[in-house]
Amino acid sequence: MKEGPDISQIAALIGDPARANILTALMDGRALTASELAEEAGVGLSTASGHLSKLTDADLVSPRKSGRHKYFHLADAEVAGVLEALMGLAARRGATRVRTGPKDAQMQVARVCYNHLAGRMGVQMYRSLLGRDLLVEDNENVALTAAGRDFATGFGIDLAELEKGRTLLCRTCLDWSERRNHLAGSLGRAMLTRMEDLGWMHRDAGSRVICVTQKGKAAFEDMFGSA
Amino acid sequence: MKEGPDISQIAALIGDPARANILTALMDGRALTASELAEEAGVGLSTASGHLSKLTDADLVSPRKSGRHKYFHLADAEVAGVLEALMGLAARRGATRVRTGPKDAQMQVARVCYNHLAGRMGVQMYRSLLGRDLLVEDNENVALTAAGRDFATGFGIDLAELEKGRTLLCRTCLDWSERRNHLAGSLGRAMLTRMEDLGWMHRDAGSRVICVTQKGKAAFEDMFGSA
DNA sequence: TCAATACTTCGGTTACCGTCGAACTATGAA
DNA sequence: TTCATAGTTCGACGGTAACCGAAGTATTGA
Repeated sequence: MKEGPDISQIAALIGDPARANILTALMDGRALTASELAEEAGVGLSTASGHLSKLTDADLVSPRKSGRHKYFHLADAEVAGVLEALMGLAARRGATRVRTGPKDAQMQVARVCYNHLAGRMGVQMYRSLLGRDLLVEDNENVALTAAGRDFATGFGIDLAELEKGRTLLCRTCLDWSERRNHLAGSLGRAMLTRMEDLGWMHRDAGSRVICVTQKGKAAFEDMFGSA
Repeated sequence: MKEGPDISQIAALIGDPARANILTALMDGRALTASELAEEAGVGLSTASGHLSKLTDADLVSPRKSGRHKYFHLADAEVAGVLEALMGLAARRGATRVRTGPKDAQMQVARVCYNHLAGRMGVQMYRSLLGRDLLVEDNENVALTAAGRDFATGFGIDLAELEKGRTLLCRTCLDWSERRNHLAGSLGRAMLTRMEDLGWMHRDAGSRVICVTQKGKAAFEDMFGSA
């Protein structure tokens, strides 16, 4: 009767409010401990522990032990992608969070998606790279051109190092607020890290908001501005 | 505490097995009656009715009354996209359906995704169109080139008519089995319809499988073959 | 070795929600 | 008008799973 993989198990997993909170909290790409996630989800430690083992069993998150702490992070970028897609649906249905604070506006401008830059600035960067032929889209894959490799290296990114890793260098990720692609993959991650190192921006602790400094704003506009 | 739209409501909606079955059944793009969906989901009519009103409230499906029947279909292509994305996750986790019949293999070759061609052949067509510069990807958007418009017209598709509609002409959709893009949007739909009209293929009633005729296999390979 | 912290497991409670059948409404056919 | 079919609403039942606290395990630090 049924065709294709079974959606309901995974959807049900995401469907519990506490677990959804946990997953959302991990969307910033950081690894958090069980206690922190319990706090984030608003449940007791024992409850969170149970949720986390279910999420781990389903391969939505991965644990990493470090001393007496246990850190959890999203299993991979695909999981993050599905979560963003669900946010897209939820946002359009007007099921936005009750509390719409000042952070919501900032989230639209620049936020961290798993581990890369998302929001208006993320999309702007991506479009700029494409427009200047530093990046090309071939099918759903994106890749750096020769000029793009020079650019990245000049920006202070060690491509050879990145390419050693298992994760794809370039990947696209659909932005739930902008409804356009932005750059993911290990390069996306490295770009964000580099911009943080340069003092252009820094992550807001405890949220996914990225705060852009005055200096960063100018430098970013200078490098990726449409003008 | 929480950032972004609330995922859990929508995920919980998809997370119930009966509702997931309903949504999966609607992935072929057809509109089905409440009774048919009840049958498909394996629940009583009253139960299905309850589910359907919840899905309608959440704008995941849309009802259409016709006489004393009430037909339901997926609200839009974005919903279908999220469902496919979830299938992608589920497939990778090995949560494939218990029963793996002969249809599963056929589904990998050619199936209907909402209303367009998906599976190996869908991806092949998409890549072929891109490779011959009939289609270009610009950011996440895809568009027909001038040559592409000629091609589509020559293939018997009335582009002017399609562009009158509200739905985007070209759209990409991520294929859960191939993990590559294929063509969605109103053109994707029209292409499939046209190929059915030409007798190349036809939908298998009661599943998402697309059966390709001998003639169709040759003609498709002739037109979109990589050789 | 003892104490403290981080997490897991267990047991018991509670609440929600999916389920069905039966009664009700609406549309169409005879 | 009467009957039949399609769908909705309601009430009752039952099972699942989320939740907490307490006890148990593991790791670190003194």
